[in-house]
Order: sequence, then C-alpha cells, then structure tokens
Amino acid sequence: MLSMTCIYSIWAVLYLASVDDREYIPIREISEQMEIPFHFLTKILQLLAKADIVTSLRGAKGGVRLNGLSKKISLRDVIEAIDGPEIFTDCILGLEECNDENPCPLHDKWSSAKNEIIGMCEDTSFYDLSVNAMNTRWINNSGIPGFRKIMFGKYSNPD
Amino acid sequence: MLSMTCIYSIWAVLYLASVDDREYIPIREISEQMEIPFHFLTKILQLLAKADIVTSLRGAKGGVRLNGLSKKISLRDVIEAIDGPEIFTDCILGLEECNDENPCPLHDKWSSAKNEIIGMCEDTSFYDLSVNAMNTRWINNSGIPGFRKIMFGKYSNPD
DNA sequence: TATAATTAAGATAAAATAGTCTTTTATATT
DNA sequence: AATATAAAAGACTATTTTATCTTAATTATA
Repeated sequence: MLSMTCIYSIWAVLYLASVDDREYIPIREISEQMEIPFHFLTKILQLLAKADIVTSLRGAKGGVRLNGLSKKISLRDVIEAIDGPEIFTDCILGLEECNDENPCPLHDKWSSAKNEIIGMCEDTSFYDLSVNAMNTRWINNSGIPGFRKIMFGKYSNPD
Repeated sequence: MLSMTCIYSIWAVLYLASVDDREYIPIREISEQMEIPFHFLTKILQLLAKADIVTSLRGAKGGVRLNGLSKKISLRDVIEAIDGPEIFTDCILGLEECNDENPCPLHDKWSSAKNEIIGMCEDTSFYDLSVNAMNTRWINNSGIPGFRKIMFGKYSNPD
C-alpha cells in the first residue's frame, strides 16, 4: 500500500509532532528512536523539506522541525508529498484511461472504498496520531509518545 | 496498492471469465487481448494454477481455463493468491506487532477502511466484473467483453 | 577563528520487482 | 510415428526501490 519511504515519513513526522515544543531535532535522534536507517531518513527529510512539511537547519544545534502545527498537518499531506497524489487517484486495475466517464469494471466500487481512505487520511492530523500514540500504551518512560521501540515492548511501560 | 503481477492476474482471470464457454484458452491469446507481456503472463498463470484458480493443459489445443465458475471466484481469491493474504491484514504503518490488543496510532481508523476494502473484494466475483465490463462500453466488435484495447479506444465501438 | 555538530548532495550497493529468452516436456492431430 | 502446438521451467536482464557511504557545506559556540 504505502512505500517504505512513506511509512518512514509518517513515523518521522509523528515523532516531531510528539516533541513539538523543542526547536530543531537532530535527524539522528529520530532515526534512533523510530528505528529508521539514518542515511535513508536524511533523504526522506529532504523530501519533506521540499514539500514544506519540515524545515531544517544545518550545523550545531541543527536538525529538523515541523513547519506548521501538528494539528494542521494531515496524514494526507505527508502521503501525497512522498508517494504522490496519484496514490489516491490511480485506477486499481492500472488503467491510465480509467475515470468516471470511462470506468474500468471495478471503478465504481473502488471509488467508494477510495473515498473512505481519502477521508480518513484527510481527517487525521499528526496531533491526532500523537494523542492516539499516548492512549495506546505507546509511550516511553519519559511519557514522550512516538517511540516505536516502546510499542515493540523493548522498554518497560510505566503503567 | 496492487503489484503488477496481481493486476495482470485480475485482467487474465477476467478474460477467462468472459469467454467461459470455450475450453482451454492459449496464454498467447490472453496476452495479446489484454496487452500483458506473454512470458511474464505464463509465470503468473503458473501461480494461479498452483492456487487452483486455473487449470492448464500443455500441447496442441492446450491453454488455461478457470477451475470453477466465474461466479464463485472473487476478487479476493485472486488478490490473496498472488499478493498474499497479508495485503489485507498488514499494519498500514508497517508494524508486525500491531493488532487489536496492541494497536498502532492508526490501527482503528485503518481497520474500518480496510474492512470496506475486504468486503468489496469478497463481494465482487469475476462474473460481476465481466458483466460490468459489458455494461461500461468495455466490449469489442464481437461483443466479447474483457479486451483492454477496446477500453483504450484502439478499436471502434459497435454502438 | 577554530572546532564540533549537523544537514546536503552525490555516488554506490543491495534487494525486490518486472520482464525476456531459451530449452524441455506434454498433447492433439495427421 | 511425425509434426505442430502450447505450457513448464529455469536462466538471464532491466528497472525500481531501499539502503549505505563519503565528502562538502553550514552553523553555533568556545
């Protein structure tokens, strides 16, 4: 469904949304906490920077941070920035010519399922996701949500 | 979303469903009518044969045919046979550990969207698809549905 | 201004997916 | 039995995606 690049993007943005108050976060920190290959993640964050989802700063005390409020950034924003808007519009049977006027045999049924997915991605902000992370045992000993390792049970849960 | 292998599988099974009465259909015919690379398609049909969706016969008058009635074969059957059942169960954020008890931050929302997709794939038979193909200008001059080229407008439409 | 920290950029490598080609095996028909 | 037809199987190639490594550029701070 989503490319690894896109999945990593979502984890990274979710991490940034969870530590909103701090200024620039080093990519290395995101990489370690979210278990995303560092060098790969730097590429991904360059894409997110080009898409104006994050801003970066080089050098000492540098890193990346969200460009807007986590409430304003939707899942759809990130997915479209990385995998492209086509992911939400493409014909499921791979036809470039498929559309409402010239529908493939699955077009109508797929359209309604697709609309539900689009709605979900649009209605879900990264603030929402960070709240969910906190409400689903998905926190670390410092109470900061967004650490995959915790979800994996590699660290003990405070409760 | 779906691999090319899976998309080609669907087109191939749809073609077979549309010419139900004939016995074995040469893979070459499917390949030409549906614009699927021939050698690649032979591999795909071997997978579909292993999954008991088609039966094949070598030699003169050989080819492939559906193993059951097109009404009985669902979209889900083919997708699962090719891309594996995981495509319907995997966590959208890539977590192996994600499930109802240990949900990722998107788990609940994604589950409901996923259920709609599963329902759609389960409720749609290849008979349904062949009927849709006929009802959406997706026919050739012989009235046989299932020819991609027609949909692409490369042949004239009888109406 | 020197130093350490940190992203940017580009080259390379590895793995997965998509696609091709050739040879072998099986089948119907003459 | 000979021949033509067609799938099976395996080796090979190409492309895309995923991941790594190295060097350059930028920035804060002592």
